Amino acid sequence: MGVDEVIERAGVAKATLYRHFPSKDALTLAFLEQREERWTYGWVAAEARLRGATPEEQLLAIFDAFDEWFRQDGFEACSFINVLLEMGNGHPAGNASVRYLANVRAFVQSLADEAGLRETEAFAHSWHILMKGSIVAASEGDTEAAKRAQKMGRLLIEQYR
Amino acid sequence: MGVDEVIERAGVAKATLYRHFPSKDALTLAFLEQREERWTYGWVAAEARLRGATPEEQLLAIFDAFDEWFRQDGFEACSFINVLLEMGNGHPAGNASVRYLANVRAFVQSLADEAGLRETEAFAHSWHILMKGSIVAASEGDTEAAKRAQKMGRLLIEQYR
DNA sequence: CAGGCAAGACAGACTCTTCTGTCTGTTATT
DNA sequence: AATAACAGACAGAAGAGTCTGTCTTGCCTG
Repeated sequence: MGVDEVIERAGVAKATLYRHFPSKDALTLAFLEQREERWTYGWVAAEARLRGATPEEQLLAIFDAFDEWFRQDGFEACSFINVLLEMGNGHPAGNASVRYLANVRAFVQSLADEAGLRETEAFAHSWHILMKGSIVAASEGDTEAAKRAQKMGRLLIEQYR
Repeated sequence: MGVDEVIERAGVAKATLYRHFPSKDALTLAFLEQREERWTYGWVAAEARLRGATPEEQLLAIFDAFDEWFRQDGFEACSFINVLLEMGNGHPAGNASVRYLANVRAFVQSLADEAGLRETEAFAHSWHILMKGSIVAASEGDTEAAKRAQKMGRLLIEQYR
């Protein structure tokens, strides 16, 4: 996705883009920031809270939302993971991705806290592994990935109760 | 990693590289093939069989090997996942990565078969989610990722016994 | 064993494309 | 009248792939 493709899809002149963003890297950073707003908070967190009555159910509901996501035909994996693996942990955008992923995990931990689980930080790390693993599996074409992760999630909750 | 960097690190002339590989894409494919030989079979499978006495222990030993891997300072994530997420599922190299990942899963399933577990295909898909999730977590810098995945692995084995 | 020849490796210049970022000159809006 | 948008040309860098001309290596034959 080059700058030319960006401006064409945005229906905007090149100079206009560069008036608003000093460089392509800055645009990438801004994209990731918006992604956190829309994906992490506007979608994952919102869907979880909407679909589950209790904190535990809300945790499990993350994978109900993922299940619908994975079955969309234009499915594209998580931008944070993509950017992290492509740019690496040293690049500014890679670092930003790590921070945004940490915020996803923080949301998981807050649900775990509300659920009264033990060692919620370790729990959230493990839960996040299920989320990231299922996203990669979905990228491979495994449409059942969310259901598998949800099952493991149930086992994990039992363990930390 | 451009072609110029490749030939410089290989200590080889550009024409020599292009004598052996018709294009950079072909080189990528050959790299992935070698990676399967060295990583999947020469390392993961070999370490698992070496470190565990029973098939179940061998499954769990995958994460002991991962643990050492994640703690290496020059740690680089799984090439198959990287290429899959970077190139996408449509690109030839992306497709190849999906096949190589399927072979990793096939190895897991063969251990599950030997262990006498139920529904070994579903088990292997779930186990593979743990592997991939822990690799992404390690890319973020979570050095405990392998241990977390191993714990979940134990729960999963109980469930499929 | 020795001389020569073919195959392939070498460095690096070159072309062509693509990409980022800048600049120009015009048009619309407020 | 000023601000910002527009289309698009342009510069400079980087990347893939080709080509030239030299040098090494190993093998075959006399």
